[in-house]
Amino acid sequence: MAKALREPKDTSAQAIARLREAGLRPTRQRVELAGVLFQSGDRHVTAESLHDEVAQTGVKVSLATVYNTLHQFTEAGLLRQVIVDASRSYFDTNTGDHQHFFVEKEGLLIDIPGESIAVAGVPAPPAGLSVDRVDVVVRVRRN
Amino acid sequence: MAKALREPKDTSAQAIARLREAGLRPTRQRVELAGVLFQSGDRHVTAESLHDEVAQTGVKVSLATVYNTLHQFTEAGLLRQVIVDASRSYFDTNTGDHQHFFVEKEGLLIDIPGESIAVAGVPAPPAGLSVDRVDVVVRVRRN
DNA sequence: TCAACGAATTAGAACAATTCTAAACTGTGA
DNA sequence: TCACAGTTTAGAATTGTTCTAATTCGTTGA
Repeated sequence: MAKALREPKDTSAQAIARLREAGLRPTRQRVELAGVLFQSGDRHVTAESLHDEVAQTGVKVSLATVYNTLHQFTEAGLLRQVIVDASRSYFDTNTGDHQHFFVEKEGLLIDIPGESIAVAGVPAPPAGLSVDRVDVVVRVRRN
Repeated sequence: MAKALREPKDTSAQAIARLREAGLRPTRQRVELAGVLFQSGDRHVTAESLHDEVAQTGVKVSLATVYNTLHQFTEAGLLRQVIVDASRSYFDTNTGDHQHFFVEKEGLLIDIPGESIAVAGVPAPPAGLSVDRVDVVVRVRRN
């Protein structure tokens, strides 16, 4: 029961711990962004959407800082960048092995667990190249 | 033997036929772009790269027209847009079933034949959504 | 507790890719 | 050949993102 009702302080403490582990100084802005990003389950955000969301909590964080932070979190392995749209970048709090459905019209990403999906028959890359990772995007639309 | 040496006029004629079939008026610019795009085998271009390439043949086509044309060709099914990079769009003259290697550092795309690769275990999309297509990007890097 | 210093944040400018606008031009059918 | 809808174009505008230089903040050592 106690576990279900987390106090804000709890969330901050978790965020701070997470940042410290990642070697990032826990500034007010980073703690706030980490709180928003990681307190609920897996999330997909864009710089803009995260900026708006944080703004609504009353905390003031500049867009430049949102961009900086998203990149730092990504480098630190806390986020993963997802490329599905030519016009904007998405960031995913789920850094594990998984893929995505993408509803283009709505800019909506939905996770596909890594266990359920498999890519077979990827040829060896041309000489001198080695595989970094395999991304699958299942493009879907509303019917 | 005759087949190996195509005259420019031949290329144009092919391009014009292709445009007519697609329901596009064969203007000087479209014929030129179609010529560059379709006379050699499968190609991957960006708006910028195609614009540069055409410029070097001496024909003057504005960048706006290159963008317009790439989109029209895509709508007409002559090209396919490939989304692999957050900062620019690629267009592929191979519209058949296939996937890609992508060398991020160099912006280089390499086709993977559709027959060789298979994606298994894609779950049914959430209610109300249907699958449009499945894109696989094998991100590789120079070792 | 505080000073000091390097790290982080910020507003706004700058940038790159792409799209828009409205004016000039060009295929095409009659 | 004419007329008109469709096309092209230069340049402005837009959008997402990155950069810059000045300010502010977090941490460490005294």
